[in-house]
Amino acid sequence: MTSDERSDGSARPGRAGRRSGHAEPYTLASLVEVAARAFNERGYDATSMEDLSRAAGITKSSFYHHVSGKEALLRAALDRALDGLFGILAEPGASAGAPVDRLRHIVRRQVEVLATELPYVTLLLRLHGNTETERWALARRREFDQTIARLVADVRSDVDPVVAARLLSGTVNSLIEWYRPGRVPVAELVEAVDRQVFEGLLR
Amino acid sequence: MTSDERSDGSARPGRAGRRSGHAEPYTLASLVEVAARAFNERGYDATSMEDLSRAAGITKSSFYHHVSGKEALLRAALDRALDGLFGILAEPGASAGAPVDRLRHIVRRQVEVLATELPYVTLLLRLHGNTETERWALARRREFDQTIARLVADVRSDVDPVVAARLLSGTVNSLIEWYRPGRVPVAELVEAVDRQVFEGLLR
DNA sequence: GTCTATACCCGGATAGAC
DNA sequence: GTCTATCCGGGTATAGAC
Repeated sequence: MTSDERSDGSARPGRAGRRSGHAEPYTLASLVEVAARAFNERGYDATSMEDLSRAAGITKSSFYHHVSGKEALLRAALDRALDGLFGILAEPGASAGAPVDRLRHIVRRQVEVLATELPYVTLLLRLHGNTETERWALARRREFDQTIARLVADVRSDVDPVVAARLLSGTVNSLIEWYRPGRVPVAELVEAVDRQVFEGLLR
Repeated sequence: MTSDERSDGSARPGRAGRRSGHAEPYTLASLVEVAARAFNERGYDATSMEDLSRAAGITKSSFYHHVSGKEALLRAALDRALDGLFGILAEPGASAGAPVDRLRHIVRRQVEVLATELPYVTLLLRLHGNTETERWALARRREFDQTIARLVADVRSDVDPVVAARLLSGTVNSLIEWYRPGRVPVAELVEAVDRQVFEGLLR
């Protein structure tokens, strides 16, 4: 309900919408962005294709001209989230040096990716596994988590490393529940998570 | 799909189902339990009344004889979750002593409540705010979180207390993503969270 | 209290004109 | 590339017999 609410049939179609200047057509990425935001607001199942098309500024049928279906949008969004996360593991800092340092690097970068790819990662973290697409994404996510879990086991062995790793991932991932871009700078967020995770609430 | 799958019309109705011995009728609480579990598995919107009634071992119509509707089930489940959480704040340990100790008490008890009321709290933490019921529950949840946030501000003032409180709640709440009763004893869970939260990953 | 049958609506997706 | 109109399945919920 941001801009063009059509109270009656007067609002003209076609060139309408939020596009800036250049006659930019609807790209897949732009529609995925719209969809991801809507999915996060109301939940995937509670979001109808009608909702999405209206958010994009066109009718449901026109929307289908650009996108094959609802699940395709979800898949594209999840792809983007997973690419961001696995990209971290491919960085030098994730495989070089002592386990603590590698873990620290990953955690800090993970916070950054969560912040920059917020809507996509949020979607990933709220999956239920109802469709094949969702189960595939969940499996990849588990892969990522297990990489971190192995590192945690190397860092601290006095507590159950499985539990410790879960709590670590939980802390980082919980960002999606409240972080919104703009209010807190990402750099500050990274520092806060780093300190809380590695030092705790007490000094 | 646990027990009585009716391949055809043969499976008899009535006394069928999972009830143990005594002719226990369907209580609201028992149906809410069934519903909460199903909601968490597939998501609230993706769970149909047909799903719920089948999980309860009766038909959809019979199910409606006991429950006024889907949202009533959600409301009852959320009530139970919120009762558990606010019960903590009413305990002596939550208001007596130094801020650190009160915070520690609340966190430890919160872990216990999350573990024992897992399906209900999980539901609460995954709300989207689509209905009036959901928005009401979310408001109460924010109340709870703010009480904790105030305590955190009294404990550690060098980091942004708002961010620190969010991370603390996030860590505790993230339990719902992986904890399942039986595997890890609750007492052990409490210790793990306590150490991770207050001491961090490094000593 | 349980069932079968059904009303009613809304969601995803398609047809086909412009 | 957009629209109107429509199909169809499945969802919540109800009616009413047993």
